[in-house]
Amino acid sequence: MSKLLSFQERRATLTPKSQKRVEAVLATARQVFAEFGYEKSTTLEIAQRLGISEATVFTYFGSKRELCMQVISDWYDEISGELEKEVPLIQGTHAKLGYIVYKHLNTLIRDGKGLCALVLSEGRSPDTGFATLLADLQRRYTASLMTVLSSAQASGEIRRDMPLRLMRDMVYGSMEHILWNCIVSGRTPDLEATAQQVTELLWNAFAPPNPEVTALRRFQVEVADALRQYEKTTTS
Amino acid sequence: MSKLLSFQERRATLTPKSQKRVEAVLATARQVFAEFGYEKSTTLEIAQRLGISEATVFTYFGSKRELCMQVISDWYDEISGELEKEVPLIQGTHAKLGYIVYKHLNTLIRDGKGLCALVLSEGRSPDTGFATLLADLQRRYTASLMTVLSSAQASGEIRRDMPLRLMRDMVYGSMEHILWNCIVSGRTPDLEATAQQVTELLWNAFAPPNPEVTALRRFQVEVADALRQYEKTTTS
Amino acid sequence: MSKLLSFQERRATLTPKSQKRVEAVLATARQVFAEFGYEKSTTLEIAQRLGISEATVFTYFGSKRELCMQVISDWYDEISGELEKEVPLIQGTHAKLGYIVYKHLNTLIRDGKGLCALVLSEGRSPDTGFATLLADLQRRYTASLMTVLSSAQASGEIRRDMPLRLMRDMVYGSMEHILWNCIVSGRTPDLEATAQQVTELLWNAFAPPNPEVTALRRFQVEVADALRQYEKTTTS
Amino acid sequence: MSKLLSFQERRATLTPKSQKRVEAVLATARQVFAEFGYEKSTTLEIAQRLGISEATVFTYFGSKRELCMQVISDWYDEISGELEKEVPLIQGTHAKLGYIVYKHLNTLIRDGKGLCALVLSEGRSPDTGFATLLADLQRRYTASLMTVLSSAQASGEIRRDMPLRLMRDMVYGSMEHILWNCIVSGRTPDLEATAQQVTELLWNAFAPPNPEVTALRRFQVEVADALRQYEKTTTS
DNA sequence: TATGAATGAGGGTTCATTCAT
DNA sequence: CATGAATGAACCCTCATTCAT
Repeated sequence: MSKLLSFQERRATLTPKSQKRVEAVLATARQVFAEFGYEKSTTLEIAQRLGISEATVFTYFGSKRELCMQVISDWYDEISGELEKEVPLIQGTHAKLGYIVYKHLNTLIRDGKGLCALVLSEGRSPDTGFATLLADLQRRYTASLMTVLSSAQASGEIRRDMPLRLMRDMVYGSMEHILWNCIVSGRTPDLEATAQQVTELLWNAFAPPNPEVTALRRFQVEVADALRQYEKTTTS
Repeated sequence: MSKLLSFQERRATLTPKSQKRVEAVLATARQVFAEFGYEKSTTLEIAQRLGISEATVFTYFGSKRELCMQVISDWYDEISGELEKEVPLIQGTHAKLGYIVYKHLNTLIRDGKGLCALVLSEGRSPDTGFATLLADLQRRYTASLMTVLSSAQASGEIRRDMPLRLMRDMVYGSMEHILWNCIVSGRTPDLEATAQQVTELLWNAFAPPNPEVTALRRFQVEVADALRQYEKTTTS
Repeated sequence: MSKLLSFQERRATLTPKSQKRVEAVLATARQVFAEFGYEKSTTLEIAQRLGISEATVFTYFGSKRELCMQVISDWYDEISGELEKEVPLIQGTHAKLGYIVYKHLNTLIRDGKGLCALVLSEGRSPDTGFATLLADLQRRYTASLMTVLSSAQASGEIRRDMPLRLMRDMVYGSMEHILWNCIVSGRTPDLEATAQQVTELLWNAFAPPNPEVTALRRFQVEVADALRQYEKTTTS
Repeated sequence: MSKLLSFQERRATLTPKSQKRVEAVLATARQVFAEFGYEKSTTLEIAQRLGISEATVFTYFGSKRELCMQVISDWYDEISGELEKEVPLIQGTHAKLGYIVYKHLNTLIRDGKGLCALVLSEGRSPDTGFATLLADLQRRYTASLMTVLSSAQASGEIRRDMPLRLMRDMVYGSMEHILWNCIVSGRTPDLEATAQQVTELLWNAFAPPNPEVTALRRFQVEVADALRQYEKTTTS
């Protein structure tokens, strides 16, 4: 759970009118931060999109930084909460993995590279406790996947000779790059198909290694090489 | 090839004294941008580290943005060039993949999350043609890997039922996340070991699926048969 | 009498409930102003200390400035009133002077440099009639001393060759500086001892000059000088 | 000597054009701070009076606070320097005291209550090292008087039964209040006459108390006796 | 060429004050 | 009467950029 007040906690503390404002500001701030990144976003822009004055923003959030942290914190709470609720309902490791992949890809597309870049670029603020907070949020979010992988390792469904950490990075890293390419190229991919393919690749990666296949591949390559070598000799 | 002048092209255009300046500025700017990111870097900081005046920086680079683009462009030229030169010298798909992984991880560690975050956060400037340039640079850099994967697909070493693009994203994405975790946690990993593990996981992910394995088996059997046949003929 | 409504006058005008409020606000405002000075004090701070809203403060006081003036005005009323009541009860010029000195020093310490600095810094507002008001308050407050000194002059107890005004400034100025030094150095002096010493010095200053003593001092200095001169001659 | 660079040190460090600017800014800032006090002064006002942009002010002084400290520091350096140079040239304790009084009064009138109030109101900034700096400056400034009083105590010209500190406060406090009254009343006094009167009062205040007067009398008698003895000898 | 000097254009933040409820 | 809510108006400060020398 994040140290900052969550959606629900704030909701309990404030008057109804304030709640509306706070949530409106958060929603708009999320958009703006996602669109421009932290530095290029201005409190003026946020205020103007809401049709309110800058001062009003500062009535509810002590500083731009605090607002941004709240935005990120809320976002993580949202997606972490969904995952924690839904993943346990799914049967089978493969299916769970597939769901997490799909969900994550979907989230990335929906909220844009924006929030991710925001998180990435703001994650390195040595002075503020931001980095720590972020690490916590991230840990909670990835916990769902970690649980799945951990159980699968225990049951022997996936290989035990690799650190969980590495496998997790492979999952999220792959998807991040996929999204990044979508953004750069401007194309929106077939979400479901892509998710299935990624899941397939990952599943293979995590599968206990098959010595026979490895040997076969090596054999095939060597024969092919030899053949090529021979042909080169004869044709020259 | 990038649209901006490369190292070599600039070198040809300018007087020797100017070259020195330009390169010195670029080197320092790279440090500063990597350390602080684009927004928090200042031309003053760059100038001061060089012991020159801010105005001099602007004598050689029209704007902060242009300077930053050149820095990124040069960086890509460097790492792309190295890869293009070295990868072809390595024998075997698995080894090539391993080398690319190791090299990339190494580069990331060396140049810090800094330049990556820079690229990430500056990649989304709607007005400038930066995004396009970046896509080009990225394409060139990843071309080495693409070539390797493509050949391997052709030879049947790796699966043919997945888009190359996806596999590429898996390679680079995994590594990016690994680095990101190193940064956040503050731990520097054993580079070689990690590279090997990642390569292993990827190699498994890319392994041909069952139908192809069946084909491989048949191939192996046929070759073995042929060989036996041949030996029988000669020994008899 | 000050132009602003005094404690008593306000009390007569308002409902009992309002009185409470007004006085509570004034009391808190006095604390805050004394602690931070005018500019650094905020209406929010005052309201929060009272547990009421800023707007309520403005219900009773038209502006921050007005509130501040009332605070100062009340403060003067208090200390002036006390003085006017108590000084006449004391017998003897020396004792009266001593009491005024002690009382003033005590007041300064108690209410902190705060209110004094407030008065000082706010006394120069060219636009408002604040300066005039302040002069009136000050005049009333110092009237007690002036009366004492005036009578003493009439009776020949203190010298007649100096303007009363000057002597008054000497009294209050000395004390102010003493306090200022206490604050800067952070040390709290022995109030009674200091008051006695100051009174002694002042009493001497105000005493009719003794021609004999003056002449004696001059004589002593001249002889000493001559001696020194002689010694210098002989030793060289 | 103050910790901040003094006039002269800055002059040595900068180019001639910068010197002019720095001094111009300091001069104008002194006026503005003296006129409005710290809080009500704005960097914009200072810049506008100089016909330059606000940014230029910040080119030479890192912050408003730093500028203000420099202003105060320079002011003290000026008046302290003058005093240190001139006081030793004057003969006689009474004359020295008179000069210091006159000079101080003159300074206060010239530079206005402004800078004094500035010093007073800014002297209580707990966080910055301002209070410390100020104490140093003040100590240096009052050192001239302290030396005079100390010597006079040693020679028996002024009373030994009072702390120097108290006498010093009496001197400066009296003058401060005199000025304060001039300002409030709007009248400019006859400087020389006032200075003489104040000096006279102080001189009286500092006069040795009775026991010491008795000693003086005895001394005078003995000297007189000695002289008479001597004359008798020579004339006989 | 190199730079000292200057600045325009904001940006975040504060706070006394207003007003409808 | 009390206040929650909103804001206009400043203010301090930053920095990329220009230009005369």
